[in-house]
Amino acid sequence: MSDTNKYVCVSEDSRAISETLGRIGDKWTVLVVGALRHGPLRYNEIRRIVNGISQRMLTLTLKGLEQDGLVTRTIFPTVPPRVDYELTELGRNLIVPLTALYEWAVEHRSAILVARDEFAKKEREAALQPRFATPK
Amino acid sequence: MSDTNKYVCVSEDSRAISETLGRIGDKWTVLVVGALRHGPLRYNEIRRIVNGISQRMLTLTLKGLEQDGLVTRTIFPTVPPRVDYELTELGRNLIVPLTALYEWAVEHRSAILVARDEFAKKEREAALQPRFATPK
DNA sequence: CTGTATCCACTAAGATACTG
DNA sequence: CAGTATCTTAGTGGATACAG
Repeated sequence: MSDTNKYVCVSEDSRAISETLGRIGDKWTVLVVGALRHGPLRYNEIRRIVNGISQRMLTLTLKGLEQDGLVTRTIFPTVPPRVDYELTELGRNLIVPLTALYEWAVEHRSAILVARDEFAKKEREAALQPRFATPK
Repeated sequence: MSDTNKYVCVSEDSRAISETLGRIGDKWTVLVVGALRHGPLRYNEIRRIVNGISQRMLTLTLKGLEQDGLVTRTIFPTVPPRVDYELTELGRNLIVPLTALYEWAVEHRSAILVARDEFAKKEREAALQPRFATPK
């Protein structure tokens, strides 16, 4: 509403952020949106692309995305039934920041793995240098 | 490593993405990183900024971030003790895509809320147009 | 083919109390 | 101040079976 606080306070906007991230932050949503970035797909096509997703999670994820206006759901009354999912304008828009995150992930993954390794090493060393005794 | 598949397949990279998003995708991590973006903070300072986080979650989140090399933890052996948390190069780097997401969230929040509203409305209508009967 | 419904294991997360 | 430990509860997510 008021534009007086743009970079002021985290807690102010944290509700907005939490809310949005709660939706798009989980891995399935991101992966499904990623799968749809090139065009509409059918239910089982998404399922094949997003490896490891269960029917339940796919259905829930898609429903959530539809609810939030990120994808459209088109039913073709044929037999067997066919349902297409496609990103809306809003959904396509989301791909931009998501791609940024995606690229960050790919680019820095090795750095993270290295950091984890070193952290584990340090922890082990710390465990070997107790001040006096570290009973149980 | 091989560059033959860049935009080919989601399932290929989905492990990398899931892994990374699993770390940075949850709301607390995002909010904590956001809190630290302007400089180092102490434990309880973060706690105040990130409204509603429990001690447990803050500790876990910080430990995770430290583990992955996104923040540093500096202990000042004073009394009372003082511990500063600060973003590393990697962590500061993460702010870029995170800010993009942040801005997307702020910018499109209202659109999402509208979409949710309309979706709910449609559902209600659909419930009023049963084919024959919708017992129970 | 495109879902829904149910059950169940697992985990995440908050509240609370205590420690260095 | 900066955590740790423990308990309990709510939600997540997978497997399976079934329905339109």
